[in-house]
Amino acid sequence: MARPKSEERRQAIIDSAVRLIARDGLGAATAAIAKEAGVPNGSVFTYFPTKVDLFNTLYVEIKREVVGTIEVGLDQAGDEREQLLHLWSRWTHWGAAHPDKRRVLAQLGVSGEVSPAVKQAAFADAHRGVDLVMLVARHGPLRGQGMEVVIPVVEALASATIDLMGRDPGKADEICLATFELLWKALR
Amino acid sequence: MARPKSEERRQAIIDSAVRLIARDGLGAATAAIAKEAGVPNGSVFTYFPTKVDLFNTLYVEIKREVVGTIEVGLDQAGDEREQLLHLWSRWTHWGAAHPDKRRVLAQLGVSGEVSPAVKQAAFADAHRGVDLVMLVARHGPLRGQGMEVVIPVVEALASATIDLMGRDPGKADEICLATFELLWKALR
Amino acid sequence: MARPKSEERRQAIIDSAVRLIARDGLGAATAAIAKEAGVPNGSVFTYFPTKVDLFNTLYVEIKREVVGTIEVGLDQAGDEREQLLHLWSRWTHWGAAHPDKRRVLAQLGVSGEVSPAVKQAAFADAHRGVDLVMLVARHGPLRGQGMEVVIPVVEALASATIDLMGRDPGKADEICLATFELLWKALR
Amino acid sequence: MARPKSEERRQAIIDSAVRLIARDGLGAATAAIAKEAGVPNGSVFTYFPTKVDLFNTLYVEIKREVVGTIEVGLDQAGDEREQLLHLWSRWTHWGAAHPDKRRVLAQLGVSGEVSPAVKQAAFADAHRGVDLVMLVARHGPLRGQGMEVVIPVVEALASATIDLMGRDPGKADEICLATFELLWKALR
DNA sequence: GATGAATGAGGATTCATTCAT
DNA sequence: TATGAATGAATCCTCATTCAT
Repeated sequence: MARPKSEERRQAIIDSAVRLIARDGLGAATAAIAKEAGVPNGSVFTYFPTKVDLFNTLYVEIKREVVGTIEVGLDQAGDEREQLLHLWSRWTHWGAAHPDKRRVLAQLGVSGEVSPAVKQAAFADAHRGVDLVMLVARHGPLRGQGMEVVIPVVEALASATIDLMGRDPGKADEICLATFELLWKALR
Repeated sequence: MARPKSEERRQAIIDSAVRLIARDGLGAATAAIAKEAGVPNGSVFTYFPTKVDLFNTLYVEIKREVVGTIEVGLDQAGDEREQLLHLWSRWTHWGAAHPDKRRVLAQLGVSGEVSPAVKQAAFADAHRGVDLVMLVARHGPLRGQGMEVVIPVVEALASATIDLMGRDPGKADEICLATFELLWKALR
Repeated sequence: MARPKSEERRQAIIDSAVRLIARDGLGAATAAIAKEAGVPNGSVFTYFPTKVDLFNTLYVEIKREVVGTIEVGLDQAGDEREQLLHLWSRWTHWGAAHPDKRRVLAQLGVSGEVSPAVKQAAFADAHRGVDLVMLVARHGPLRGQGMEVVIPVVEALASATIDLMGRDPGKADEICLATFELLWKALR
Repeated sequence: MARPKSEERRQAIIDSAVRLIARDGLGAATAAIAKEAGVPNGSVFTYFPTKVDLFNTLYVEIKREVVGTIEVGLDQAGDEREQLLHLWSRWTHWGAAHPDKRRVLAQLGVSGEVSPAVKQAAFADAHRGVDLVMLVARHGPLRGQGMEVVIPVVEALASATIDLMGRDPGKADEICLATFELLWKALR
């Protein structure tokens, strides 16, 4: 292979896209993304055939990052409650710490530009977290529902929590704990 | 001051906007909206100075509709639990019955095009529902939090619930009841 | 109707397109066409939804012009031979006098961008000329063939003749007459 | 001077170009041509310095093929009439059998991308056919005209004939013979 | 007010050609 | 020579908004 595609460039484009989409929405111009990334506008399309492909990639990569973050240390976390708290805390704090990525995920989530298949796939990696949640919920109001019902509910709660934490950073921890309590009661 | 603006036309534009934005996102062209509404493209701007103004109006009107729907019959509903169930049921069923409006609200919610003031105002009308929720939550995990914390949490749950109901209409009632149970446990 | 579309503008665009396409081929940029026509680039698309629509219009309008030119005075032209000579002379001299339009027609003819339906329609107007040619050819080598065979043959000859006349304008009349003789012998 | 250019690759590029240009016009992308040929996109430019060079080569090679085809067996074909029929038949049947190459030739012919010198050169090889045609035409309507007049007329007829044969393959032979008769009468 | 053409700055994407490997 | 990524100008078309009628 002649010049291999540069992982660095690819990442620069992704990072730039996150920043600009967070700021300007999905209408952010590919040329602007390229410029911010320090690459010529044409290069966006050597790494992503289409703007929509870029969107899909963004979705996958950010989701993967969330999932990775959540699962770190999950199994050393004690009993169910401890584990769920661990998950919740890491999840919401990650979100509060990465508002751009959060915004991008939110935009992509409602946009209809991310294919269902891709959304599905993003789940697949999250076994550990999903299993834990399903376990906690096994006797609660959602007992008998599959993960395709339980998970979106938890995600919605996490999203709302992250927004609230971002809106008032001074209360971030308090809100994280309060909503955890709520989650715990809700699921069981 | 020849003809006064026609309320009918205004509504036609709003309805058309809801349909097209649900389908194409906020990028839906004003000219397309006009066409679908059966009015000349210029007319959009005699009713809404700006596309963003149209967005804001959409947000307000749809929110108002939700609030109105929820509150109908709310006070004949018995005790707290009955009342909350009433609210929840009307809310989620409204959503499931109006997927376009739901989608539009979702898009507008994440878009940053709707001014915070407008979002705020939409709340103002919802006294009865808000009060009820705050009452239910007064001893629960969210005790001590203001409505600017509690309400978004409940809204997130409602959104997720509506999506789930839409995704599997055969289970709509079941999901509505299950999530109500969850909500009840969560708040108290 | 508010401002009606301006026939003048439309024609300016068409004229400009003829000039630029003759010079640069079908790849001539719509923006360049607009500029040369003295209209803003967007206006090209208020008159022609698509570049291909512009192409089709060009084809039709130029063909119509040829047909119109040919038929003027055709019926005062004496016997069959005189009439055919009249047709031939007007046709080829028109072509020699309008090299741009000729070139455009040639480009469009081979391009595949002009829909067969449009090509067909262009024929429909040419009754008188077509009838004459078919009459002349009724006993010759092409007897028994329909006009969809005879006409293309005559057109090809006309095209070649026009090119030759353009290539050596001093001999234009001589070539016109010589190829007429050829045509006459060929058809009968 | 490591590897010599591969004749095979060169030919693959040419073949691919013929196919794609026939389908997409001269705008066919060099990268697409390369892909279809199974060579890396850069290779197109090691074999043809420029897209225009590729065009010129295409023109020459296809013309050469036509000429070669026509002349095979030409001198064992009997008298003038027999020889002309031989030429005509081989020519038109070749065209009908190679529609892609025909289309490419047509596109290149009107495009202005093939230099006159190259077009001229393509003639040079065709002595035998040219001589025959000039001989047949020596007493006819085109007597006194040079080959730069006579040949384009005959080519135009051939082109039209080939198109007609392609349009209705069932009548191909009939049309070939009818137009031959026409040609014979036309030239003499 | 009503109508719909006018405007021109973008926008996503393509492409011939170059050049690092 | 072979490879395929890099480049950035150019392309067709869209669109919010304005404004002549």
